[in-house]
Amino acid sequence: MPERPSVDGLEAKWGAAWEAAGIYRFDDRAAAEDVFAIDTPPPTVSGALHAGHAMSYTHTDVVARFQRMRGKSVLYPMGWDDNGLPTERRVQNYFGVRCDPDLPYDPGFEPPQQRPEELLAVSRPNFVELCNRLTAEDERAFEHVWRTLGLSIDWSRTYTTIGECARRVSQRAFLRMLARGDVYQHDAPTLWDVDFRTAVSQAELEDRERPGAYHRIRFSLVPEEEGEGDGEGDGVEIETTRPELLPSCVALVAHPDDDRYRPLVGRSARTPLFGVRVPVVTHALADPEKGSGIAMICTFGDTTDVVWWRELGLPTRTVVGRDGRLEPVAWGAPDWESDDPVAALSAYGELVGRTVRQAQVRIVELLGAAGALVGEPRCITHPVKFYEQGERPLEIVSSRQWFVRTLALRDRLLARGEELRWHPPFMAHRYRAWVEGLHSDWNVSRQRFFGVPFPVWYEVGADGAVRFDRRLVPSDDRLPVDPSTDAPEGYRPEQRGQPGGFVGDPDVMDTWATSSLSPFIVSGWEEDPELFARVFPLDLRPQGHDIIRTWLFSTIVRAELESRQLPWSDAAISGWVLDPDRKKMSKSKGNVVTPLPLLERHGADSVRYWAASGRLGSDTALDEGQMKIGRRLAIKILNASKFVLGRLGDAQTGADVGVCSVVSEPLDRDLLRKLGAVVADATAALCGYDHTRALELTEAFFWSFCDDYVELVKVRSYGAADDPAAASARAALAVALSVQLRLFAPFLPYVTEEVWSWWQIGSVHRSPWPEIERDLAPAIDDDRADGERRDAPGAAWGTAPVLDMVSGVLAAIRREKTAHKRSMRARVTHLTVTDLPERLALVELARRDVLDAGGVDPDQLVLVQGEPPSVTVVLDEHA
RNA sequence: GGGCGCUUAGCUCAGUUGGCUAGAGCAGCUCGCUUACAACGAGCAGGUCGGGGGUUCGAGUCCCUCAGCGCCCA
Repeated sequence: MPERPSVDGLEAKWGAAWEAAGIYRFDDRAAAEDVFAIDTPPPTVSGALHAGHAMSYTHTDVVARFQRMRGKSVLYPMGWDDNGLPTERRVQNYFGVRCDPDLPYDPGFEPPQQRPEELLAVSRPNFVELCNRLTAEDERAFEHVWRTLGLSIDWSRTYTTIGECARRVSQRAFLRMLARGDVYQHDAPTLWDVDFRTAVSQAELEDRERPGAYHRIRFSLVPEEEGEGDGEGDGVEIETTRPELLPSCVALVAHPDDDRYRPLVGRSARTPLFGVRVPVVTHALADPEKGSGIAMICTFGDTTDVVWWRELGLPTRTVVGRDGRLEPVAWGAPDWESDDPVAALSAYGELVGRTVRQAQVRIVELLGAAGALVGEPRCITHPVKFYEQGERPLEIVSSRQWFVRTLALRDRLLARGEELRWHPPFMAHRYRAWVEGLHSDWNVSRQRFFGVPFPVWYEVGADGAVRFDRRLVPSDDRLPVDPSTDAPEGYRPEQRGQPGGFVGDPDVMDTWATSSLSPFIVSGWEEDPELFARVFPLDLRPQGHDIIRTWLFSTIVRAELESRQLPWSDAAISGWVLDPDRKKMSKSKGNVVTPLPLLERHGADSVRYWAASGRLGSDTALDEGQMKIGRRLAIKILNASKFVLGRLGDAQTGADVGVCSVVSEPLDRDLLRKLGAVVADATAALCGYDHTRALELTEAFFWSFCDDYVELVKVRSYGAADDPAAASARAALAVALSVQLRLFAPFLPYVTEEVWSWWQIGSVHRSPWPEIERDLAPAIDDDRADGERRDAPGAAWGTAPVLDMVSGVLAAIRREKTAHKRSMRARVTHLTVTDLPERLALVELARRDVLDAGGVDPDQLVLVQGEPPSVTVVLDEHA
């Protein structure tokens, strides 16, 4: 025990010791009922850790430590999410390279020392190598933060979402889905990010308010019979926010009940500039209140266009390319018939090659010049769909994509949501609303490079055309495969792209298609059946509420498809960490706080103390003041422990101190009874994922333990070894310390381990969680308890009549000393307690402690029956 | 537009199924070096529980309504 204990340096000391002793290792031989398995969120390593991660991972760690102390074998692995677009972007920026999948692999490639002006094109394997190189560095930095924070992770079970195991599991699960028909390939309109040039799924969308303008455009009407006058003013006006899509217009649509346009239904209108004849049709989704009440349907301006296109069987006229620019169009050719192909070509020539934004500006000028623009554009603000990581509005393009059948699962997914235990419960609404609002199957194809490839090849016909209906898939034992470099069974590599040969599917999976399998990855699915049987389904999924619709949802989908059960029983949903001014942290605001400086400034236990003050589901402001309080608590634990242990002889140190059974004094027995209630309540709180309450209960008890109980028994505890009253105090102190250290251990792993090491064998984090029956009842109820029972009547767990009464008297004495600006050491010459007889009896039971702690002169405590209750304190003359 | 959450002391938050005079910590103020701890301790002060209405013997708690903040979905 150090002379002057300190909380500094404990992280390095105990971090190394824990690793060496392997105390957080998962015991994979434990029986299923003894396993507690956590589906830890894999952080995106190409992003930065921020204080919010520190908070939510601490919440999980508290659960892990609690369950471990309760005797569970805890599976608490870490995963790194390196798969996907964020890593590609970081590699692009960091090395100044971009991926060109058509280039051959260069085995000797090294990225330029200096970031080049223009991004250097590299092959896909080279690009993937750089991704792996950078993520490996990032992962080391992340691990350092987690270790410093004291997360009790079994680092031997770390996985990455692009690692071999994750690729194998992802591909195997995909092939299972394919075999069952849970996944299908479809050439369909798809939301498309023009910068990343990839499809995105519904879950990755977000609406952003953007300025726009309604442009009123006049269409002429095609005469009902040839030769009939094409009179001036015989037209129809539509309003659109996307006039640049006019060349892709395929119809005009009005609501079937809208009398204004009923006469036009069935007739044709002609697009200005392009002279394309389009039918006037009706559909219930046309909103009579919006614009002029009649809209143009394009290929495709928004998701409503897609619905109209599908339900009304309209043709497609694609103008926007995958780069977000207008593509060349063969005016006059089939599907592009025009009443005036020359004019159409001329007008379109002004637009082709331009981005949609540029094209919009130009077409508005052209429409104006042609007299087809009615009035001035009317500015509005409206929600526009973006990829959540994207910068330009999404376009809709048709392309070949893999879809997982989720819509058909809706009812089963809703039932699983009801079955899952949510913490806090109201988070279930988020999930339900999302599932109920699903309107498309899950698109899992991404036209990217650093991801898990689809394990599929296609036959190439004798004519050289790819036969997408003739799929080739690998056998399970070949997984993982990369169809861009590996050849399918029965083919030679040279046959790639040749007539009669094969081609690989060029796409990779959505990152959620892999991370949704995390419960399968960590549990040895199809690879270690014994482990899987013990671990799956897991116990806990901790995560943020922002990814309920992505990670949580997709994981439930996969588990439903693979196992027809929930992947875990409980979900703990953490809130945001806000900056000190209660603003959401974001890179753009520049108010992101990273954990490492906090850990260095305040220490891990202090940061964890703050983190534990945040409840599940509620947003918590970053509060360094709270960390200072945590630090003070940790120091107090050191000092109080030093005092207690200083009172104990060698005989009372050691692992068996918890069953000490000489607690005979009523005051001491009261303390343990009160502590018993704390043990019961804190345990219940932790079982219910209310870590904040558990910590508050423990902390409140601890401070009153220090301020009142320790002060009351201090003098008595110095008594001789053969004084039963002294022995009782020392035993109670020892028991109370042992129990409190263990109650604090999940929250403050470092300081509790430090103190534990002063007097106990082994790690506090492997010691049993406190229980009344084992830790406290023997000290109070054991038959060997010395002498007759002098407890107050009705003493029971949670009650402490003597302690409470005497603490009140002590407070009165202190109040008097403070009021007279006297030191706490000032002597009391007369102390009179007036109260009911039964309460005076409580004081009598601890008379000696009151005199000692209050500094009352010998025999100067007078107990007087009467009302109202009062305490009269007379201090000695000023010294 | 629909939904969810929040609103209690200057600040951050507790407040279980309605039940004694609404609590804690921090900050503030006034004191005290006391042999575990001055990186400490003692004490004091501070709130018409967002507004309004209702149910009830009794409402911070239940119901209705309004307002503000935040988030999710459309």
